[in-house]
Amino acid sequence: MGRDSSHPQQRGTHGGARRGAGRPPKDSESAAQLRPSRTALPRHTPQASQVVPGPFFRPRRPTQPVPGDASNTFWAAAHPESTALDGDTDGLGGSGMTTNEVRQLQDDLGFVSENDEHADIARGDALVDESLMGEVLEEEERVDEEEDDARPTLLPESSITRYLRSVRDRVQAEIDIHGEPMCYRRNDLYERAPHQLFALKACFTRTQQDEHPEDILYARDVCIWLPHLLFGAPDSFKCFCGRKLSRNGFNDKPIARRVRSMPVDFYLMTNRFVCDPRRIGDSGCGMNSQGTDPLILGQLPRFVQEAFPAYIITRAAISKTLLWQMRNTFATRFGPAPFAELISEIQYRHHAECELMYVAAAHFYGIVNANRFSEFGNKLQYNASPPTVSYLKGVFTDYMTAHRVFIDRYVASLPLTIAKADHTFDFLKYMGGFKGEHIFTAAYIILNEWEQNPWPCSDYDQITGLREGYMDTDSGGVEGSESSSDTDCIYRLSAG
DNA sequence: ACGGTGCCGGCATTGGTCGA
DNA sequence: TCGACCAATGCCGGCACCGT
Repeated sequence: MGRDSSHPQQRGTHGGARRGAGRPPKDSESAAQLRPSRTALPRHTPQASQVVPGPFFRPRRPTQPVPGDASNTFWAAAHPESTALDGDTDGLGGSGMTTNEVRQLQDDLGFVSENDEHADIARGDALVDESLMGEVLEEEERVDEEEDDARPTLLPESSITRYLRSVRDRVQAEIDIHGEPMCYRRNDLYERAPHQLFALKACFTRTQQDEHPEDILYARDVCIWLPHLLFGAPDSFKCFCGRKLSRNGFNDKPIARRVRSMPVDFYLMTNRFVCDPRRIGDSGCGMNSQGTDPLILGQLPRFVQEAFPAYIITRAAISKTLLWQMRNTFATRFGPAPFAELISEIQYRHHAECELMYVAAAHFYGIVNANRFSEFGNKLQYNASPPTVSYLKGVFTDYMTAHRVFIDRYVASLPLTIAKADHTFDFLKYMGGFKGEHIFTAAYIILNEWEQNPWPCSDYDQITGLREGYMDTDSGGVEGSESSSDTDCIYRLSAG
């Protein structure tokens, strides 16, 4: 992967290259134990023989009934005891659920929708209170350290910063004149960067003096997310404290937030809100928030929320489409590492094509002494930065944590007639690990006859439990077969 | 050889505050 | 009401070393 060659890091002065950085040598471990270390703490404390279920798809409340034909679902198959609950077993509408169960389910769903203030936020669906991104980099307090290092010289302003400022100024001017950005009038959320083709023409045929003529080549799409100007926005957004929020201008540093995407990243520009404590008569609590905050997004209509183009995690943002691809690929052998490679390859490929077009255009327009096209990682110009493996793992883990309750419910409601316990060899080898925790701890996956959602099991005991669960039902018996292939065993729940 | 882990500087991002 | 400044926070990524 290419490094930013425009700002070469001096060897021995940065990060792990510094003296004392990195994992301590083995023979110095005894000395390292003198100070508290994360490695000294147990990551988790399961007994060695204890079965640790997969963290993501485990039902939160094993006693909670699920919708659908309760005798014919994954959840019922895995929890046969639940089918023998006391009370009215006639079921409602043939669902197999008792009246009490239906009432409890309705109460639970109602509680979620009424009490979870963020339950309706489309792109997050739930907040991750404690991001794993933060946990993984959480550092213990360290002793005072000398601060003799000279401050590095400040970088000159980058192309994208100048471009974003021009976009912000233009948007502000458009709002002053028209009441909304012109991109909204064009039925678009984005201030689109010029296509490379037209950017090259503008770059090589310019007639007026421009201090930074190449900036246009390195522009990126900017999503203009101004909640108060979107459809269905309330007259005033409400703060957590219940008082109204005042608009508090645009961000300046940075002007817009970078969102990882393919083949190039884009930027998300929004404005800020404040619960103004200086407001006369109705002074607020002073809380600041971005226009992309769940607090703000949650007060927009659902269809507007759905239009939000990114998933924002603490100090990280990734485009919706990229995360969808992660969900699709991470569920199989295609883990975070190859996915990071994929993104990197595509971004490099895109950069190479841009460079090729640049050189060819310079030749076409007869520019002999054209500047070199920016290198891939040049922070002042092209400024590409493919997400790393750990970044993708962190984002994905946070996303799954936020959505676990919804995935649990979906999986629990799936019908099941044939259960296939799928054990893929080398499975764990391809699963992403994160600080020693595998994203999927499952070695086995249970699928229904339509290969629908995997139901991870941490060991063979759960497969056996499923089999016994079938045995216990009055559905007519179980046919079992086992093989040494990838699909270890298939159980058919006969129709009776 | 490959992947996991820990260290730590740079800087992206946040949010408090104040002035126009 | 809005824009802008600025300090604080802590995430991101490169590197060295260890384990398998």
